Amino acid sequence: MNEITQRRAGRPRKAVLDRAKIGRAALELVDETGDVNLPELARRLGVTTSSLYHHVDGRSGVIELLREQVSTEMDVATLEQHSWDAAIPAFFRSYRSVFAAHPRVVPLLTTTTVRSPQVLAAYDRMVVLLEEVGFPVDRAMEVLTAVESFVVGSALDLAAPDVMWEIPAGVETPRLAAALAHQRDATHRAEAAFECGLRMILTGVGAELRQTV
Amino acid sequence: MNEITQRRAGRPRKAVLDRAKIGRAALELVDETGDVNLPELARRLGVTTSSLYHHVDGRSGVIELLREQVSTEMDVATLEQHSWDAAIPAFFRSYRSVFAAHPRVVPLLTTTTVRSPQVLAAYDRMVVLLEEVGFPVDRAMEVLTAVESFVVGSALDLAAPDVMWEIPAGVETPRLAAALAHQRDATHRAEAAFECGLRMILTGVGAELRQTV
DNA sequence: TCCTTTTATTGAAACCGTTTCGATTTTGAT
DNA sequence: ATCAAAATCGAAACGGTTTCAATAAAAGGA
Repeated sequence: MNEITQRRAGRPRKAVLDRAKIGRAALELVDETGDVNLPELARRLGVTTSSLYHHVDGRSGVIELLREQVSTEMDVATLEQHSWDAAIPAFFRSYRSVFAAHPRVVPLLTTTTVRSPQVLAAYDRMVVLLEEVGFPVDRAMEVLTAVESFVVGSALDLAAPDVMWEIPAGVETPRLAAALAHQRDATHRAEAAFECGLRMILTGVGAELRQTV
Repeated sequence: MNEITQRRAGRPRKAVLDRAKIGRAALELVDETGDVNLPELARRLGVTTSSLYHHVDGRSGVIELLREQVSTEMDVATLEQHSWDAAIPAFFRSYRSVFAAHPRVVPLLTTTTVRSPQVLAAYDRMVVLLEEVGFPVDRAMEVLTAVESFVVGSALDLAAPDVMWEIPAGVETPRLAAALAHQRDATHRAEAAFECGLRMILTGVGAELRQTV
């Protein structure tokens, strides 16, 4: 499948790389190994490390590509609905499910700034929804940030190792141990907690709303 | 203040390093630079890089030390209170305020497992509180994980750059832009969103409880 | 006291990932 | 035909991580 051809120096007749190819390969690499490593990424693409620099700005550029890559997988159409209490949870479920499909990219994206037009448009739409329903601008942003924090935290929970809490020998935490034992597999556990939290927060948003108006 | 003395090879008359000193210096370093870098950490401690390996297991060991360091700053006494709806928010406020004091360590801790006996004991206590008030074991864990996700997300929000969302030229997001403009400084913004979210989640926990019992 | 083992440090070197840069080859425009 | 731009390779510099031998002092027994 892979060409055995050692490419010689110089421009090839047909371009080997483009940002889309690099993005796809990078996502695969992170899904498999949990990290982005330029030599390995280059190897998989059949090029040398330095070739990547012609298309992306080094390692951090690849991470930006990853964000673009996963952003496009989010279903922003969910926000077309007119009732906030259907639209907002629907969008965040989609948001989270994208990260559930690629849990290991989450830690790589937590520190960089959101620039994706798609995602920004989604947040703009949510501000509109919250304002329509009665929140003043600043309160809308508060609510939105709070929900976002929860969703980001839940996404990280997906990336965490199977045992997020590991009880070392000699430490007595009987009830926590019992609760942990009651859990099903990691995927179910994370999903159940997410649904539970989303439900609770939406209840809370409703309550805030009643006190605001 | 710093000795100019180049120490020669061999055991010094009095030990120069111990885990506590390394931990303090590491926390300072991360607070200032946002990263842990063994050569720089060693320089600040007046030793060579390789000396650190006698006390901690390399870079990842230093990160574990950081977790211990911040864990001890949390006020677990808050959980002594008997009503869950006072104890739990009090503990998580303390949890978050520790990270507010050291926002740049947050991204370093998001992927590693919790082993601190102190923190584990705190979670154990919270499971007890939730069970006492009527949640079955598995539901208690769900609720706890949901709240934790929110708090972790909020902590990350503290570490995020001032502009978590950056609107590039040519992207039309009028309401989001207006909402962002309404915000005060980053610290206040993050804090207000945290308090709002905590309030909403607690309202939600109450509602869950009524439906569970 | 003397000897041995353990402890805490230095110094050197290997390894690996990131990044830059010059050389090379092809394309496309004038 | 010529020349600038584009896309690749290859080499090398740089910096952080980790290991390991060498060294010096401490600790503990005989």
